[in-house]
Amino acid sequence: MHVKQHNNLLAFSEHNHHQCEKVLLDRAKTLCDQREVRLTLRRRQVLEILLSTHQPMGAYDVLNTLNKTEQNITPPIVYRALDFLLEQGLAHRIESENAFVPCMHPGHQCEAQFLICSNCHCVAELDSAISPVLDEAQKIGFEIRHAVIEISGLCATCRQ
Amino acid sequence: MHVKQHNNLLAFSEHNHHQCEKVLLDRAKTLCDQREVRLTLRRRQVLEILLSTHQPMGAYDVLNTLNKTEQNITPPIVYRALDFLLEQGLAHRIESENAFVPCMHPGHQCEAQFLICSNCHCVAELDSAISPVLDEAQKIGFEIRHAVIEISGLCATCRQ
DNA sequence: AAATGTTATGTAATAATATAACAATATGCA
DNA sequence: TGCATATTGTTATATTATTACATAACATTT
Repeated sequence: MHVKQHNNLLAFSEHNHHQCEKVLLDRAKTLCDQREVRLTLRRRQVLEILLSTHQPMGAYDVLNTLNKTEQNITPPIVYRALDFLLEQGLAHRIESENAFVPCMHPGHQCEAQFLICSNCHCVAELDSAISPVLDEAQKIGFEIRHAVIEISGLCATCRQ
Repeated sequence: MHVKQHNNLLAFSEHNHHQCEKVLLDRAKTLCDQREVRLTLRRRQVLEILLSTHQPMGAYDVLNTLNKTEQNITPPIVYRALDFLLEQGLAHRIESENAFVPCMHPGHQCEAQFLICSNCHCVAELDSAISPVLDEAQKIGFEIRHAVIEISGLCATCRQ
């Protein structure tokens, strides 16, 4: 399995998840080193929690999970770690769920789009981007800063 | 001005807003009659408040506005009216803002996409739909139920 | 190592958004 | 009218997120 080459649909496929987590955590470390930002204990813990599943987690899910091994984890601690991960492109916020997923290809520039299965609640991250909507925007002189593209429905497995 | 023909970019254009509101409120009445659902006082009041601007309004913005003329309007009252409007396609929820806008072409089937100006906070509703993301979804057997497409940036006016 | 500035975390309180549960009222219709 | 259903009113609370300020960790200079 070549996790680095295309992990777009990983969430909907059988895969070695332990390796999936490991590769992305290592990649996060490398990127933070390169950028001279610190992947501190708390930030790494939150990233690890996000990486543990392909289902989006709410901030309070993360908080409760973290509180199983740590003490007195409060909302600001979690939200600050999440903000860091979002800034560094190591995680994404799923607006339509008020929840967070780890980025499946950190370091890539283009913005992500998400396919969200309503049944298994897994989220696949695409990076193909570019749609007629964006063309339309350009045509009318709208300068795009950020695109939220979240498609929900049923993944191939759950349709069966 | 032909509100009915293309009000996609109305939000970013000078227009007779009084007429814009009136046309859409009348259209809502007609649609509700056709569908044999009731556009009650509360529902109409909430729709009117949404129609008063092209900026998305939070539920509590609506609540505070409504409480200026009414008494004891509470969150459930507002959320229920909003739910009704969403169900009937008379309003949309902007997920990335936890806020609501009136639908600019109610009765049309296809899902909307939004251009949100970060400066003037106006929202334009496109209905052109269909993007490579949707194609991609289909290709991998993902059955689309709902698409959240919210593009934020600067509208032509605010870029200047 | 001490002093300093900066970054990150801890802590308490609260704001903002949304829903649950049940009571009362209004509406449509037999 | 009386019944069933839909809608609204009311109270309480759940969920998500932020503010404000205190403390601690880290990095650099001395």
